Amino acid sequence: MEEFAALSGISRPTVSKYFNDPDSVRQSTRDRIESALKEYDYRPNIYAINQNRRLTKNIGIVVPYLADPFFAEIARVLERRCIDAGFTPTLFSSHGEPGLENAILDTLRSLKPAGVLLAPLGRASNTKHIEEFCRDVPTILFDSNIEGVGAAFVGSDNFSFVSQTVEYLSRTGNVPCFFEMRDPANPNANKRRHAYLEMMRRLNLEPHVVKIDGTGWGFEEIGRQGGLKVLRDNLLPTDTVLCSNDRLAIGFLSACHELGIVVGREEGSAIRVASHDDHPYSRFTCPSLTTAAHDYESVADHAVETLFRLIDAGGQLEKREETLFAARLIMRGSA
Amino acid sequence: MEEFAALSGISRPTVSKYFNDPDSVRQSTRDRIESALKEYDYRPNIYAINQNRRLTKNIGIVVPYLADPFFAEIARVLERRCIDAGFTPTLFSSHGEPGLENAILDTLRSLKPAGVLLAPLGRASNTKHIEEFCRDVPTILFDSNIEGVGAAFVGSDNFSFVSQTVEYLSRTGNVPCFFEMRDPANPNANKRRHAYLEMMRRLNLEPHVVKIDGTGWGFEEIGRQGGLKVLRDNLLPTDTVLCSNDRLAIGFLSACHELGIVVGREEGSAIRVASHDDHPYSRFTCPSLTTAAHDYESVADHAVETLFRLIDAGGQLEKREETLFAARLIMRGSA
DNA sequence: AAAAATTATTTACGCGCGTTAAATTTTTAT
DNA sequence: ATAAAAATTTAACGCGCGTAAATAATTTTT
Repeated sequence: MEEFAALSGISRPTVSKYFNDPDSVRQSTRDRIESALKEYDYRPNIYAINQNRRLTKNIGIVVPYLADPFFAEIARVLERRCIDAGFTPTLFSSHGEPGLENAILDTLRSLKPAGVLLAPLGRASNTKHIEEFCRDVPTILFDSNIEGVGAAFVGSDNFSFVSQTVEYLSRTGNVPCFFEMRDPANPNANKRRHAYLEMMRRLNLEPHVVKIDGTGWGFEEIGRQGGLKVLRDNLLPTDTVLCSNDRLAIGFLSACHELGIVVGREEGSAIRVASHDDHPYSRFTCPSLTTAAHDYESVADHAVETLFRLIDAGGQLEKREETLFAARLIMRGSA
Repeated sequence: MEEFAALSGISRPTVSKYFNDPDSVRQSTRDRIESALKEYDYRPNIYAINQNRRLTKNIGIVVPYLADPFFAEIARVLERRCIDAGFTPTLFSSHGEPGLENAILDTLRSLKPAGVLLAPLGRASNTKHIEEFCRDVPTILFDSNIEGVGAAFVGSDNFSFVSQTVEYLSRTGNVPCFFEMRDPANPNANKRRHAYLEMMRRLNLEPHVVKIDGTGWGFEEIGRQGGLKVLRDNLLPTDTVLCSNDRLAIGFLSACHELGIVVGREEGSAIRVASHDDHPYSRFTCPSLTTAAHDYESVADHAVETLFRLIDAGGQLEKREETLFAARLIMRGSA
């Protein structure tokens, strides 16, 4: 910057001021800097800037597992919003590992971000570590809540998801059983099971939870193996299956197809399958998947908007906010 | 660090040395530092470290579109390898936009990475910008090659993909037509079409290329719409469809299902569908997708290994290397 | 044209660390 | 015990920039 300032005939502090806010210098000096910029194409080192500014333009985005298209998609939207607002987002994936999640938060401290959008691993998370982090860095949690941690939580209302699918399935046909992993890696699974049980109670129906084995984040394969097992062994209590999430459902549908079991709500179908998330691929399954959709846009918009508000307010909101968006039932071929 | 050094009773340069390499200090001082570390939990600022070290431990990973599970998966493996080798990877997605790709490379310069793993957008890329970047930063290209740019290229051999699927399809049934986007966003599409044409020439078969409309990275939807159109209008020259990539095929399969067209190689099937990539979801389609698989592991391993070699060699290889890994044909239900 | 207000420059320090050279201490070898 | 080797400390500089205070130059106001 020293060199560049000399070349453009302007002092370094003024150049520094220009890069901080081009409108903060006189038009004539701005022109001189910008013409020099064209000639020598200098650009300041963003990480050196961050080391010194009290308020950086960095934003950290952390998701539990980026190879899951659901998180990839929401991360994509969040990144876009941040870029459009003039921030520099940095994306991290915990890869399903609590140790990595901790390491990422430590790295984020070094980044001195203006704020962080964090989707925790959930039960696997080191809650204390996250709590400490949130005390020091303005953080919005999304997707998965940790009670009392972070300045705000933005997510989807699991009860809204499950209540709509349960209501729809039981109204238009047989009573659904709930299909899930015995020991789920993703954060919202427990809430969805509870919502299912509660909803069945309200409707005065007998609940059936089908738990399948498997660990890790390969939900499709787990759903497929679990599906093959329960279908072969005839373990399904009803002919209507409500999967905890779309990725399990994708695997379950492939199991049905492999066994020649026709899925759908039409005449001649043997089984109905529905699920939750509106995964990017759920409309391309065969048959396409009836599901309850996240309000992706609203969650992303509100998370980012809340973060910006938090940053403007100096890192503290009046009180912790929790915003839940309702799901939207999407009726497709599978149920 | 000053404070922490005082607290641990060790001088700051020695503490600095310790964090650079714990084995470079005497065992007794190491013990003192580590016990102080437990008490005061200090950790150095990685971005400040990078500003000063001539060789940082940072690695940049850039992919064209992270919401594509193919790239999400390969990025996941690359990140893991880097972390395991003691590096700090930072992941970027160009989101399909050349402007963003350029901006990411500019940001990466600030990061002073030891090396970069870059999967360019392909034809949409600003080749000159990438070329300049590669002159300054040790870079390995992967997935999509740019002739002569970067220290090395590691990817899959498109001809190997297409030759195996074409050979298999024409040997076991009817001659395949090639199904692709008229104006594809992803980098390897052209090479695959050329490979198809070349392979058909060698086998002395008449080639048929079916081009469908659509822009952007929503390949499944494009494949579905294109599939609906060609199937309804009876535009398919043969009953065997070879899709340029799995995401198009996923959409095409959903179109077949919607129109009640049975896909498969068995008696009673109306059409066979095959594709390329072995997309993470290709085994969960209905029927599961016959495809040619990337050697993900080898590509990732070799890319990372080449990068480490490049870094060790001081940023220059003797000459530019190009490594192509062969595909593996995976026969499943769809063809 | 003079006074007031605005904008730039100069100078100097700070961020959180790496790195070097010379001086000193500690350890190892003889 | 003594010399040699190894590790540590001290002191000082550098990275690429932000920031603050005092001063100087420019522009605007009257």
